[in-house]
Amino acid sequence: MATPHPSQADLAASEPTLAATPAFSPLYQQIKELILQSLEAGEWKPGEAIPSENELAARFRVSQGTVRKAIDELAAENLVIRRQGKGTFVATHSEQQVRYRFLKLMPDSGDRETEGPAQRTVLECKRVRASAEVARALALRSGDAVIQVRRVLSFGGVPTILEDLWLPGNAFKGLSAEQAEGWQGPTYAMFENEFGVRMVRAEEKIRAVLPDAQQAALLKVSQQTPLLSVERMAFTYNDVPMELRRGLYRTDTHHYRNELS
Amino acid sequence: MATPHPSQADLAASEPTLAATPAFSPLYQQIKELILQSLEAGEWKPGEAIPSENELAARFRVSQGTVRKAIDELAAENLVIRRQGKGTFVATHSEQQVRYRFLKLMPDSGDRETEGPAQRTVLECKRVRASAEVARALALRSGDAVIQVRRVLSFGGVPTILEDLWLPGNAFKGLSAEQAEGWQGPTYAMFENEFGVRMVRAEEKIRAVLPDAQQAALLKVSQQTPLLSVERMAFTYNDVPMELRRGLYRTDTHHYRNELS
DNA sequence: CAGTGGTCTAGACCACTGG
DNA sequence: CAGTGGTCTAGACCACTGC
Repeated sequence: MATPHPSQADLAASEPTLAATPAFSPLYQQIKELILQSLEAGEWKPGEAIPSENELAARFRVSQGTVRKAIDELAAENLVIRRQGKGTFVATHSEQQVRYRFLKLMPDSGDRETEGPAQRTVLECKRVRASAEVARALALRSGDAVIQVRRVLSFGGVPTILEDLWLPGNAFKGLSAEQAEGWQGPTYAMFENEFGVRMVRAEEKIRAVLPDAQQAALLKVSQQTPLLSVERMAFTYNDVPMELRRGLYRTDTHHYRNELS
Repeated sequence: MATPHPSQADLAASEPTLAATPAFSPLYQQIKELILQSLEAGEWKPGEAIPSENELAARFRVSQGTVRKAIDELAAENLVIRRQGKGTFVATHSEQQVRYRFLKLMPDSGDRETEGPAQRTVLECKRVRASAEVARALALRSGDAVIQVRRVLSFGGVPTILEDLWLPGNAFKGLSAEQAEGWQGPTYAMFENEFGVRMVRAEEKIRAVLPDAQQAALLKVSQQTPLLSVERMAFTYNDVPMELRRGLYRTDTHHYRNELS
């Protein structure tokens, strides 16, 4: 670049601009947005390396430091992972370190290592029409196709979590009970590998409830046993909702762990 | 500084070093640590501005960019707040924007603005001897003095939260029921102003439980109403535990909200 | 207007990884 | 050893605040 301080107009001009750019946006934010678009478009798959900082700097005609700041933010949002000496990689739910990133239920005894992996039992996996409620949550229309999965997760043979998942039928066409049950590792890793859907962020609403007769039976507890009701909305890139999940957690041997800062 | 690339030895040497510095620590981390020490020592009070980046750079004999990176991390941890054009300020629980940062219970209807502030009723505020359990949590010895507070928080006249607080008697000498009840704004803001104790981080363990007779009466619910049990450990600087809190939350009109990323 | 934090660059060197 | 991310500097300019 000839000018010592490349105006952001350079980049802004190369992007479609709507209504005379009302808000100031620093260069590195624009770079971040461009990288984000490549991420969404699947230019690099989960687990793969993205181009080096120098390559991206050359591609976008900015300094390496600016690319660096853009990637810093993506790393802070868990969209990519930096590895010194190796490169920057698209984050994935498959990795050992971040497995069960979204599962906050922990054994009282301590860590998950000693507990071992959960046993999954899929009770149902069917294609249904979205209720008004589910449709609203998933940004669909009432009656649109939705995949509903009901399953139980057990730890050491003890049924601990009962959950229902609702997934947009469009994106998850062909999801089968065998697939849902047989997959090794996190369900979200299966979503990445089998359907190209990467969950990036989620929100949970938690309540204390009593189970109905069926729920109690499935979790092998009495109907007087209070349970955590965890309603989760999970989003892909751009805050597009891709999963509604309603879980019932037993908290007699486990607890929901949260860090506040 | 004469050398173009001031070795970190310069700074490290000025600090007491134990056992031949085994781990590499970048300069900005050392600067961060120094600022942190000033924060702990109360060199700047909550709400006050800390010295400008240029001043700190001059003080520590490093470039402004290095100070910047140190402050960036402190800001990411909510220990300071940056305000463009004004300065960098020691974070406080008094600020409107971050009030109730640690309270994740939200009204189902939406935001807290429409709901208005909580009404506090302090039922008890007494000096007791720490049980083994409380002592362990607060890093005290069994039998050490502890302040115990029991209170009810109501929203719109509806009792919603019943909680017990345990505080080290040493740091909270003289805490009275009037003080606990009468203070305007977050309790943690009162801790800052009256006792110079600033809570920086917390961990919560959440379960679903049924209340005993007394708890049910205080929250005006039946004993068959499931409640959220929220056990919180709050820490000051350096991960020193300063509060154990056990709360029971009604979740018929509220829910515990959590963001996962 | 001066002073603050925020952005951007260019270049040097360090720490880590793998061939 | 070359290539990656990580640190550090020095200097320029921008955006925002308040006097």
